Amino acid sequence: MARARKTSAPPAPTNAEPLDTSVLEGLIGYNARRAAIAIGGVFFERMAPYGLTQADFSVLALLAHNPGATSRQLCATLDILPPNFVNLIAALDRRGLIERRPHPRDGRAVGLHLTEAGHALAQETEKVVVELENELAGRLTERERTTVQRLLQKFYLRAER
Amino acid sequence: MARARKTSAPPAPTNAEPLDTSVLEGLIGYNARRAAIAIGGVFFERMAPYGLTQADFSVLALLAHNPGATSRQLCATLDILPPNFVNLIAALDRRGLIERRPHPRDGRAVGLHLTEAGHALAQETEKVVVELENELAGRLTERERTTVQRLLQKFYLRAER
DNA sequence: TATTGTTATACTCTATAACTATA
DNA sequence: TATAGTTATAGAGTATAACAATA
Repeated sequence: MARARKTSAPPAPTNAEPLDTSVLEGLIGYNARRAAIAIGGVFFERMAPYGLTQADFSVLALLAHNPGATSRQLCATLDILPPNFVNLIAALDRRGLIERRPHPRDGRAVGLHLTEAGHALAQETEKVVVELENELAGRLTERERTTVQRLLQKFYLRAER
Repeated sequence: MARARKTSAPPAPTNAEPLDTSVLEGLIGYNARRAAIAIGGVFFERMAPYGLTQADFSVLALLAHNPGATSRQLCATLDILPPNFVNLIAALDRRGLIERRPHPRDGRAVGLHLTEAGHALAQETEKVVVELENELAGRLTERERTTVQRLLQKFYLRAER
């Protein structure tokens, strides 16, 4: 761990000199945020050809495995506020990637389904993302990879706590 | 790991039913993002009495250990664009937490320093954040805690790769 | 010519209040 | 009365272009 000089005061950094970041790098919140932003940047680049944000991709991926899910379910799962979900869904609909069908047991709700094109895009982008993840995780052993996933989930999955 | 039903198709979820999130939870990017958001929410609550965002806190913490650092250095370290840094610094200045002094060796630059009040606030909020981190990390062993930090840093620290 | 700090500005993301139609 | 979906809107965060002062 030992994150460099924290004992002997650094000699007043000049403009291009790096700063002592040992305090921040000891914080899980800081590390998670920086990692998420960095990974998000790569995600954005790779998804540019498909025009999908992280949220878009998450919705398609969820619908691929949860056909007929409602906006309410997707919002709850992804922690998105319903008003902010409307445009996202509308855009996917306009692109012909999803279809809204009346919910079989609730007249208020709308069941969301992937179209043929939506299925194809979900499948292709999922492959791209998995490949991206494999590259990113290249610096980690298989064991480290599953470990970091499990540990991160403890912070946002309410589970049985 | 095994993240529940992925084989047998779920029976068309009803409105309150949880969705199958196994695909997303296998992605480090997704997990890092969700964890960062969750931790950020708790951070926001605890820092509300001090009126500090994560960025504000990061700047104060860095200045506490890097007196005289310039905006350019802080921007590079925290990955903030200079135009977005101006208001942040100006607000800290208005609150009397930092001081801008002419840079000893570069007339273009400004050396940033914590004031007495800034030092006090940095010290107090650092204690609060460390306590918060200890609570969050309570579900992790000490070894897991250092592991997750080290692994996350691999994604955003360019290091020797 | 390049860099530091800055202004102006636009675009995205996120958050709240309030409405409608169904339950 | 409560919930699903929606509208309008405000605020925060993030992005680019362009400028003055200094290197």
